[in-house]
Amino acid sequence: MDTRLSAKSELRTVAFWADILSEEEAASVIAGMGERRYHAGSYICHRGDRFDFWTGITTGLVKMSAVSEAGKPMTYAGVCAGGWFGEGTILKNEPRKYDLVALCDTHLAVLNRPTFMWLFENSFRFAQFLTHQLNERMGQFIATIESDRVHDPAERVARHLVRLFNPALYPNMRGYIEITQEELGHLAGLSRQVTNRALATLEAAGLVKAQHNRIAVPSLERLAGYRYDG
DNA sequence: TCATTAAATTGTT
DNA sequence: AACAATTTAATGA
Repeated sequence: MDTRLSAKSELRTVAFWADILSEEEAASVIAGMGERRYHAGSYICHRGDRFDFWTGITTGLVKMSAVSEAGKPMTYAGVCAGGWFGEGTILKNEPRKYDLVALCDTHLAVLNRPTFMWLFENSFRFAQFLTHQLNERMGQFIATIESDRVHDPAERVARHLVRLFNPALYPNMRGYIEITQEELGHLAGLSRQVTNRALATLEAAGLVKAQHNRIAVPSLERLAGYRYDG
């Protein structure tokens, strides 16, 4: 069998963007890629560390967080299985500005910076893809600012869950996400108790199903459309 | 494989 | 913040 033909299909299992590459490019990516495993709750890197990889989540869930001056942890974003992140840091060649923590047992695919930069500079389609990815993320952050001005807790939780499920950035998602209500509360900037009640509200509306350490979302569209009426 | 125990998570006040 | 109830994970027979 021609090994060049297998490069793309091998890469496709961990990188949904494999199709935009040529066989030669896919082979280079595989050569520059590694795998890392983390247990639930362990740090992938701390703020200020160098972590010079573009990173894809094969399985698991990763949160971006920092510690406030008051010593309270604040979670800013979550990335689900299938998502790729860190391109901003890699492009700027900077240390990480946030802690990265694995929320559940997590497998990462990591692409080293030289290979990433080579792709960026030599593959038009990859640069095109990155632009799209950055544009999507920009839209997400603006939506986050908008969400944080919404005061109804159920609507906030709904919006943050939709953010975690966003199909454009995280296409390999199944119909549920493994996250505790406490962590979801961190994401939404709510207490665990309020998050618990918000989930009950959403569940009563048939939009989510709260299970142990897991939240199922049968219809992302309907959840995205949830609005507080009062 | 099953029962017991510990730990984590959730529901409620 | 505290407490009880529930679920999962770990242990060992």
